[in-house]
Amino acid sequence: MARILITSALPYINGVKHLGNLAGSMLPADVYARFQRLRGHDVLYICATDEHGTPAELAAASSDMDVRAYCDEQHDIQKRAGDGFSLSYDYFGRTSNAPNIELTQHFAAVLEEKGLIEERVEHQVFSIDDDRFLPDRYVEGTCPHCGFERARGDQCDNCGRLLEPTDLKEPYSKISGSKNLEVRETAHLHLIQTKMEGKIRAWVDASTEWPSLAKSIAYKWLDEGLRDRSITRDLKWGVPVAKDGVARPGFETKVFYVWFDAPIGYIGATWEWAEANNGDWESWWRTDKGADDVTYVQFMGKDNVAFHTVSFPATILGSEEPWKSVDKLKAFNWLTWYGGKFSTSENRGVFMDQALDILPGDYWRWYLTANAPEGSDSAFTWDHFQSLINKDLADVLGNYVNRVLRFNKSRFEAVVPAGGEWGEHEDWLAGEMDARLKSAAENFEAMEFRKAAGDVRAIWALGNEYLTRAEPWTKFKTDPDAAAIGVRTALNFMTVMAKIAQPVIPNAAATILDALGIAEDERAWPQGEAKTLLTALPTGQSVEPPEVLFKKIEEADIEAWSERFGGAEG
RNA sequence: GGCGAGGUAGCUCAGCUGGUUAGAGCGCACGACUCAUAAUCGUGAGGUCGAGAGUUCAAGUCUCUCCCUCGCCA
Repeated sequence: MARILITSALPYINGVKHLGNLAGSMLPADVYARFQRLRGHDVLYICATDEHGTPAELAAASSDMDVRAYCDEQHDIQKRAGDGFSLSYDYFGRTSNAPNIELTQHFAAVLEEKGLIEERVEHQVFSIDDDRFLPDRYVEGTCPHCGFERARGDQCDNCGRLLEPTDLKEPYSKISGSKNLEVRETAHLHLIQTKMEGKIRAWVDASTEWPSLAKSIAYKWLDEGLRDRSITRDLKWGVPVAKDGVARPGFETKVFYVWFDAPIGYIGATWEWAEANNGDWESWWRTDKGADDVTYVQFMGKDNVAFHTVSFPATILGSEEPWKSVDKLKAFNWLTWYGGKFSTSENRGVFMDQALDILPGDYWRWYLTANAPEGSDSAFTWDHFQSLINKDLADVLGNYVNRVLRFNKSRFEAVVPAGGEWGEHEDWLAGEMDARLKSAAENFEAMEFRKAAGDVRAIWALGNEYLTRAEPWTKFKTDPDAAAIGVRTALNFMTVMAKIAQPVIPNAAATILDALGIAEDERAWPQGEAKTLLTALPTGQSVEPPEVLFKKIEEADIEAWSERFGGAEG
């Protein structure tokens, strides 16, 4: 039994995430976590909301709420959305909670001891009327490049260029609108990443289990040269720049920048998990305390790769403490909305809460896994969604379950029938099943989710093929025993179909396994002799058809949803 | 403008270190079956693998040039 630590990129606290975010980190991490649990491994799946930074403060302000209260509310909303999609986090923590604050301050102290953090004086915009500095998005003004009048302090939304707050012309405070601003000098802590370059490159070189997307991004950053970066901001909301509860002199009104504390949140959330479950977080994160046998797997969108392959490692490796660093890293491209971006303001795309409003989580889980943006960006379209759901879930899987159980109910009184002999059709099924099961397991293991879903679907299809060969409905007329072996094998195979479906569509799979009377502790990934697997159900066991597993998506649904969320015309 | 990822059947995509008639699912056509959510099973038609040139006995698969799409950054 292996120990596998899994983290998903942390969703930012600012609002419910859209399907692209789900598809690119939380969902595949969950599918992988579920698969590895079914294989009998000791899995710890950790996620958290990333709560610091100016977007959270500004969103809170515009909702007229205290930041903490805003984050409390948003955290609950995201937790519920995750529950709706059956995301099986062992813990869904918060970067604003105590463990992460302590860890962030710890890392800062250690890095400073190692000479990797320095105080440097910067020029920042200060608002006299607001009596505070205006970092990042707290100041807006005219873009010096394109003349856009409402460029933000960190970036111009019009031309896309990155800016420094002091670059803006005609700057004004986002808080009060005051133009009574001046540039003042203030000290900030800087992480000296330039000193870490060689160490990080060596670590990347040694990381053999990263896909090419991750490696190429990491090397791109290293080749361009790392920059020393400011890791503090003039804000109230964030991890205080303090040590042992005492603020660093001159930093009383400053906090660590979200960029620095967010990835530490993986560790912080594990600590939260430990506190809530009487667990030992250090055995997952400290190689001197038991984590040396842990395999750490990270899931993220491609925009996050640099932070996970360079920035966060700078913190981890720079500390020279025995922290666990990532072993396998799975990066996703974008799920697009008809080839373009998801956009709240332009009514393009479905957000997690809206998706659940329309259909249960399993429908989305299947689509987003079978159509995962792995090799390249992949486009969501309603037609494609309808096609996958109706064909794969309703017709191939759902109809199989229904046809077998209903036939069994009408001919064999809804119990697993006895009688009949194992024969050539059953041999055929066993052989096909073996080959496909092996392939499916390999693809899940390799985190090739599209291929894994293809294997799962192919195994479902095997059931229907088998029935065509065994044709119990014909045999029943002349030889009920010959029909019985067909139905019995079909029922046994249904247990396999459902077990392998568990990582992707856990709820529907549970419904099937419940109907078949499979105990909770007998639902592991199918392993062993095919014939044994196909003869496991005790004859006489009651098996009742469940409610329709998957409702088909009608044309009228597609029209209504296209209208509501945008579609081809967008 | 630089960098990155791509351009493979109508659609969505597979095709590792170059090697027999380029694959899958959907869609389409035809056939079979009737237990089932008008579901299922089988067969088939469809591609000069973005364009051009080169390397090689042999190239979606390597090299160069060009065109187009998406993203990141100037």
